[in-house]
Amino acid sequence: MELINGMSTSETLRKHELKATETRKAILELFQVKHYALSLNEVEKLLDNAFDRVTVYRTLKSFEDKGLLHIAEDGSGTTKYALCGTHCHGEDGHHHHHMHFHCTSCEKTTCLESNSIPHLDALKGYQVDQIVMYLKGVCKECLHTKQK
Amino acid sequence: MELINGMSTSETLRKHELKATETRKAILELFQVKHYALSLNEVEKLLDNAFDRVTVYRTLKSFEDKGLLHIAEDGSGTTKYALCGTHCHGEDGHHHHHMHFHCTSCEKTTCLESNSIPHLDALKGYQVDQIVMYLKGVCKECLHTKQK
DNA sequence: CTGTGTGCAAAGGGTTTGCAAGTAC
DNA sequence: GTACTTGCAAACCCTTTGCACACAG
Repeated sequence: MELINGMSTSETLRKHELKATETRKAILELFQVKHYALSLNEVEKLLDNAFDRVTVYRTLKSFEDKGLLHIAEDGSGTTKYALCGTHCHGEDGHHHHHMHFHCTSCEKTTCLESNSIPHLDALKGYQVDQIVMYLKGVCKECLHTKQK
Repeated sequence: MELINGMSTSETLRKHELKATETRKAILELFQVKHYALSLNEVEKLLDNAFDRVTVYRTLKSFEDKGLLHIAEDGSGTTKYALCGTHCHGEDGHHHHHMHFHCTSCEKTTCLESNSIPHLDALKGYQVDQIVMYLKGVCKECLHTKQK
């Protein structure tokens, strides 16, 4: 696979305390090109099975540990990861209090940039450490293609 | 196992188009006693392995099909079920647009009665069919026991 | 009696770990 | 050179299906 932005991915990796190996550069680049969440299986296939499944698995784990990726739950049963963006950094540090949208038509899961998960009265008395929210439905693109 | 409320569970089952077998009565009663979400494994153990794992599995599935239970996701990786309550019926019929709270201390997952999942501007243009939301943190009970 | 529920066996899928060889720095 | 990364093998856990027998209505 051609590395369009090799230098940049290497730098990004080192910034996150990760050695710049071929596997990691390829996987990071894949996430930078695709703008939706990917599962272990999808990453494997999109890279033409060039890397061992376990290696990809551990790469995703370490990317998550270092704050490069976050888990995007969508109810599909398999763990999906998405690139951390600007919406992953708030006043209270690195977090993932944003929503994910799973399109039941194209089956892609994307981050919703809005960080407007509200404070709710029902939670008085609870200590809330993490918020996970996702929605299922049909995304804008699929709605448009259907209508035409 | 003693059936405290035998008649009632049988009636409940029949109302939901389910034959009143011993397995089903025991499982339904278990959910009525426990007020938090239970996984397949937990149900099995709480019933002293009196029933086959697959039977419990299929019972939970059929309970879900008939609107007696709903899935309460909490990020634990295993599917948990919770009794459907009044908050599962809205203007638009039977749904589960409420939140679940997973306590990282006692590890119990409970339904939050509030059905106040808000409408969000970020979703203009999307067709939203289902909303899943859960929170992780420490529940009221665990916070109190810790402080004392 | 008849359709449904149950138990046993086994497969399927995703996830996770151990260990030896290879690699970044 | 050293600590980290990779690949292979295999285990692990949860979920799901097939089939024959048992049971509720």
